[in-house]
Amino acid sequence: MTAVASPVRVRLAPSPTGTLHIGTARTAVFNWLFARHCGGSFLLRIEDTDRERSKPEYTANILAGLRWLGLQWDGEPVIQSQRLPQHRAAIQQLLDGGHAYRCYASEAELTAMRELQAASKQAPRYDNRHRDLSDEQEQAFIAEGRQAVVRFRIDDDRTISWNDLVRGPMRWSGRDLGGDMVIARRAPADGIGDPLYNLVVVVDDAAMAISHVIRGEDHIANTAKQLLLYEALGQPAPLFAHTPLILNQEGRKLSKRDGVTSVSDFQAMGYSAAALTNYMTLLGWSPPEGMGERFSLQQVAEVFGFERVNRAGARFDWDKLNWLNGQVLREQGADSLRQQLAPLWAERGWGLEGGAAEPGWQRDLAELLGPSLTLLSDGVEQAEPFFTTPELNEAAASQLAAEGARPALAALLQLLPEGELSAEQAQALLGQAAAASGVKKGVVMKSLRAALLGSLQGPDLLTTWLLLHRRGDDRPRISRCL
RNA sequence: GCCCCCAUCGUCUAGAGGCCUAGGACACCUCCCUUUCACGGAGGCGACAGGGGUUCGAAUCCCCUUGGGGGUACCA
Repeated sequence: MTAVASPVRVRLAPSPTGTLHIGTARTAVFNWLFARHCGGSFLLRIEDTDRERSKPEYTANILAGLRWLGLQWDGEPVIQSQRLPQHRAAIQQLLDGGHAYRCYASEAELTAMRELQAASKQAPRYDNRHRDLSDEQEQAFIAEGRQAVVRFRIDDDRTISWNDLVRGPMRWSGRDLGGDMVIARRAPADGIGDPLYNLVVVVDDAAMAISHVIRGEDHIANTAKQLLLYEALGQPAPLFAHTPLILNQEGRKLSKRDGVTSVSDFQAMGYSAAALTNYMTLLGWSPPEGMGERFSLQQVAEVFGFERVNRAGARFDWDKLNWLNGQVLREQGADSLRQQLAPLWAERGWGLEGGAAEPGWQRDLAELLGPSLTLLSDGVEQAEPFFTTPELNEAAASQLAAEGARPALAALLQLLPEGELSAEQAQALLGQAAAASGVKKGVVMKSLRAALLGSLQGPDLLTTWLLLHRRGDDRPRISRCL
């Protein structure tokens, strides 16, 4: 064996029968990381051969999702349905070479066959009944008007083996592959029907000169079938890496029915691409010692390899994703946060005029809110009482009803200057108001918080007050409570 | 049913025979910071599925059991 230094070319091959699923996205992440690590190419192929279920809007969703995640692909996406002639030619080649044949078995016959197998506790499989039809038999079927699928021969005594980049040596017996496999759908006996998945994948991966196929472990059995196809087609096979699956809370393969599983859903919920890709990477891959768990895709690309890809499936955990998202939000700084939040605020009609429209004021609000955010959308919810005067909640109302609370606020109002207010002044005012009304400073603070935000909980009081004061909105909020 | 894969704290994981009285992260609990909440800081709780081997020595290697997952289409 001569080692040929072939370029690394990997691909993501989503089928546009749904939105970009988190599992597909994670596969994309691994492919992207490996390509970047090796200085290779990351290609995209849209597998739209299932004409019934494929929809252009799904293709658009998938492309948009990948871009949003920062997983830019190289070149133009290959559209599988446009390669029909090549797929047909490959099938013809297999037919001509005796690797494939036409099977005339009807749906009803096959169903009967499987029921029989099930009844005797046999593994369901095609029994290769039409593998060696004589010309006469075949003519008879055609004369009957039967249609035929094309099947690829899979000999029972074949052993297929490969060295999986994640799992190590893999071995599969031909007899466990379910009999001769259909590679083209039913069609009139003289034609070739729509080519099927395993065939088109092999033809296209070969045509695209894919060097490494990186995909979920749910494809392991397909790999055995595809390896046989490479051989019959006379094409060199790529290397394979089967990654563990993302599991739901119950430990099953994550599916659409598990609620939020589309990248576009996460995006809509306010998760950042940085947090999502970080989390997906952590699900099944572990960083080398000392790297920490918060990193960018670029950083991972430096060190990525299959040695650190895990073999067991990983359960999806919202807590960790949330934590990561909070980290991302916090690291970016107040200016950047304000830029992201401002449009969301504007959607609600907030911050469009007056003091609240000042970028500086908004920046300081973003800075104040930053530490308490998990999702970007929290920055909308928590900003609301700053833009609009909130109702008092129960706790706030009872605080204001407490002994000395209103007199303290009245005293504070008396002392409140019209113009600028510094942190030191504000602090001093709190003390003076307390002294003037004969209550503890804590009472003034709690009451002020209640009046200002309508709640006893919230961000730093002094900063909150100063922010509202700059817009002249502290006085009215206090007054309304007296 | 059959085939394949997997198995360390609740979750994600480190660990490639002695460095392990098993390390980290999230979650949870306590304390500190803060006259609130959050952030941040310091601690704490918490796991090698079970049984046999191999070895001076096993979380690490082998076998069995158990458990879990994936696949088994004229979907991809």
